[in-house]
Amino acid sequence: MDASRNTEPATRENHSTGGIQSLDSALVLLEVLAAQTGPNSLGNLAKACGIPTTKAHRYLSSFVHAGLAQTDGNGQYDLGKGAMEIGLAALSRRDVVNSVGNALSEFVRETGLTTLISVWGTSGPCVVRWQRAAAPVITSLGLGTTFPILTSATGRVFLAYLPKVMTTDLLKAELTRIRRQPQLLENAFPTTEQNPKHAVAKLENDTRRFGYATVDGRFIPGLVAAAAPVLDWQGEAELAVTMISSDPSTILPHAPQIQKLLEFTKEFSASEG
Amino acid sequence: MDASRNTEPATRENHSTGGIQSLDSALVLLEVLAAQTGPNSLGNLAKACGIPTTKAHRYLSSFVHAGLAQTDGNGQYDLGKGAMEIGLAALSRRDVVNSVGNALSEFVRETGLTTLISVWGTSGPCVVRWQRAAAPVITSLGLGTTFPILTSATGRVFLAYLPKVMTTDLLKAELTRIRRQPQLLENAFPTTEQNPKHAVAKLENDTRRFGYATVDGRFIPGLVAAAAPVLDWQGEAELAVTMISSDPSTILPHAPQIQKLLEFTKEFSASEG
DNA sequence: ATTAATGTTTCATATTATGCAATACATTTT
DNA sequence: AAAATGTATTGCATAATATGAAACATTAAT
Repeated sequence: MDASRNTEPATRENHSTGGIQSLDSALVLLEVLAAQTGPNSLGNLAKACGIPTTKAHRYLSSFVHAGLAQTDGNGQYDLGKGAMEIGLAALSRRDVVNSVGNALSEFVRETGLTTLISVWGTSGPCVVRWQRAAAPVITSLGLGTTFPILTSATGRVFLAYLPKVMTTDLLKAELTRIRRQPQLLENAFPTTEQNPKHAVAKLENDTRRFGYATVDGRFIPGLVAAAAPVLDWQGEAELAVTMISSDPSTILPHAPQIQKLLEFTKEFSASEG
Repeated sequence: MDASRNTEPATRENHSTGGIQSLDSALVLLEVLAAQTGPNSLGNLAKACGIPTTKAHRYLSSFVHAGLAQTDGNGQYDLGKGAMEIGLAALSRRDVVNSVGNALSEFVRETGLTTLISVWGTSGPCVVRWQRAAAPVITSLGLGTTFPILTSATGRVFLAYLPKVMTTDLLKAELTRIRRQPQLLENAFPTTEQNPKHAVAKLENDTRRFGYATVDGRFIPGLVAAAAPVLDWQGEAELAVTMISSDPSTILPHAPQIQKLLEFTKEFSASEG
């Protein structure tokens, strides 16, 4: 074969990666095809890759056969339906809610605790996925439930890991609502602050410092919860993972469940807290 | 080489298409990779294609090199960023998605509701475009999010306007998942059906009869949605347009937003429902 | 009609994909 | 801790098959 024209360097490189040369070459064509703004002719595509038309033709035949490309029958090639499907599969797997959601059952099996995933909605944290454990604690919690921002572990996570602008309105509303019950602001790291604003600030700091938030049985008597954020690359909370239990010992700082929760959320985070 | 085991028939077929055998083989692997629900091991992928692991490994190396696949370094392979880009490229060639997408901002301005466009992917409805309104309801809903088929308005549209074969698998999976919460099957046109299968059938009928699907805030507090299909000439859903709101009154049958939604989707449909 | 231009197929050649076997690596079991 | 198991990865000889040039087919233009 005459490799003098263009395949020489590519061949070298690819060989070092342990891949397959013809496949590498074909994938370049696929990329070129994707880079096009619309259907294009065989010749143009071949030229764009620097490969002979005969080669391009055979590659395209295979792509068409696999549904990745399609031809209108008159020598105009374009991406096919299969390309879209593969792309959609890739898209949906990059989605954090889905990835975390898929891993959720495994996590619940490990910890033995009912766990839920929330994202930030207009009226606070909104449950989008949840998975009950073998021994469920509560039943009246469904998809779409919204939590308070100050008195739920989930809410506190968003409070600490979301830009202020997104939370201030709700925060204000909630502060007036619980003015009479300042003890609700306490958590596993109790505060003696009397000034609500300071207490909230301390709450946020604690959450960020430890990387998670908790509530003991004061909000919902007999129920405890711990929540940690999954962060995007900006360090903002994309979602919160919350474990619920009736056993206060499961949310103590060195409880194995807490460790698991932190490992779990870190695994899906794009950045460190 | 020993081609006696499995490549024989494939070889014949491919040869007749004028393609390239190794490429055909590799593309099967790519499809298998896309069909997975998440990252998977080399061995499993190879088994699923019926090719030796050594072959799969070299193919995957090339895919990784091209960015179509990625590995976490410990033998877990998954689709990569490049796959997403190719998919988005394929998507942008589809006229409907583009036309609807371009008209989206105008629509959002008129209705005042956050709106998104989804198409049917292998793992359910997949968000491909979206436009938030002045007061967004949910923030961490991004490109690539997939919706459940029974408990989301978007999913219900595809359920009603897509051939059964495309939805049965996912439907079955989801039915078992929500068996314990039959009330999730209700919608704006409440059902008294106890048998899940009948309830689903009624759901489909209602959707087709009214031309759109909803989820109200009864069991998903704080979040309502309405979705309508854009149909191709066969009457199948090419995509779904979904409005999201926190105000239940916006998805009532004669709410102006619903009317606008139906007009909007009809405008881009090739056929009547 | 004749020509030009492009896509498709044929064919001999040797490049390069292949399967086997050996190796490296991690994880689990004793 | 050490062995054992289950992985992924890499060398290597062999021949299967990808390859480019050229012939052929098919359309578009003159």
